[in-house]
Amino acid sequence: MNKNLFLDMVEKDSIFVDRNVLLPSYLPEKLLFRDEEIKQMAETLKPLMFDSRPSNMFLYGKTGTGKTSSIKHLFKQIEEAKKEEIAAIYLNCSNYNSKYKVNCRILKEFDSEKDFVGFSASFVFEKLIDLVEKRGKQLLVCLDEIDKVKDLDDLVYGLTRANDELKKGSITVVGISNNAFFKDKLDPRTKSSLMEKEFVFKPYNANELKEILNDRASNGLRKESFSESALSLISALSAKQAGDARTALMLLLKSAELADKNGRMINEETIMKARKDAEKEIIMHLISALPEQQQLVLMAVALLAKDKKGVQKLDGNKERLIYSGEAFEEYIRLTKEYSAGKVSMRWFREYLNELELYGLITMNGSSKGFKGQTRFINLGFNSNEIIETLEKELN
DNA sequence: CCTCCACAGGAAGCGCAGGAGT
DNA sequence: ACTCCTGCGCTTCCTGTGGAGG
Repeated sequence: MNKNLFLDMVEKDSIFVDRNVLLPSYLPEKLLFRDEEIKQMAETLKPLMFDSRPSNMFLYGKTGTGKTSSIKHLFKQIEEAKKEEIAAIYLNCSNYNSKYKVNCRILKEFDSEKDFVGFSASFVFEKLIDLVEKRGKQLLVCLDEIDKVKDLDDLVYGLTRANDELKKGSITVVGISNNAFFKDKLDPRTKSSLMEKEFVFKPYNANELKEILNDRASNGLRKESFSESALSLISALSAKQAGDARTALMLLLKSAELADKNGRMINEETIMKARKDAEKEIIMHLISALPEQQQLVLMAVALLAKDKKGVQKLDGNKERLIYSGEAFEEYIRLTKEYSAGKVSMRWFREYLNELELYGLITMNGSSKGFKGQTRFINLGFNSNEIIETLEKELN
């Protein structure tokens, strides 16, 4: 008879004490290095405690800088402090990406019996206003990844204007985004009402990352399974990338999983291996989600980066820099090879910007030794991995 | 100094799809 | 069923920029 694999897994002593603690989504009791932000946000939301409407807030910062955790932390405290009069709703807009969906979701919070999806948009909105007023609630809505909402101007306008009509209760919006460009596309009125108070979350430095990792590792792993130097390495690697706590934690988790399978300790070898695995996974995820045209653009950059076709700088420095015009030519060549459609140079540049946003490439303004204004492109990851993945995707 | 190059990125507009209104 | 409207993906056109070269 086969032995039960799951029982085997449980019985085998593991280096994990509580794996959940290591997940980026885990909300620790105490959030490190965000005291100041949380304090200021609490100050902004203070009017809620006195039944009046606080300013709308907007949180901006790169991924893994603690925006979501901070707001969840605050929401938890708000609910503990005054549950009856305040309704604090957190929702991620990648799941609720339109005014209608957001309104329905909020409404469900009030009337969980019914699902209002299917009713007309105006009905849903009026019902929502009605319920807020009838129950005299101070409604606090957090829209995470707010840039995903298609008709954001309408949504924010509706929610903020509702306050003028409400005789009792109020609606306050907290927006979160990691997209620096998204602000520019908003209607000026939306912008001013959404960003009454703005908070910028800075990346963590290596020391802060290390303490965060230490905090989680102490609670989630056996003491003897990790060393201080291992945590230092992980935080240093992550700080060099972006100061992103999410990837740092993912790296720790992956290293721990590897250590759990093979050795017993997290050491440099497991970390480097985990990093490579993680990188591969990220690349695969990012790339397969890309539309074909963007894949071709990325492929062009990757091929140039691999081939030493890159520009040789005048000072003899053999850096494999790629300039955008060159990348465009390569892209055009690829569209023929794969007999795919092609886009204009203008749109090609727009694609490059998006790829940079995803972290797949980085771009620097032109430097000395090259004429005119162009941008030099670098791949964010190993070119071979990218090409390998893309070749599969493009067929 | 002016001009040109090789771009960056804004503005306008176009065709299309899909939803709302009638 | 039909118009109307609107957002989206994209093209075309345009202005701005900074070093290279005359």
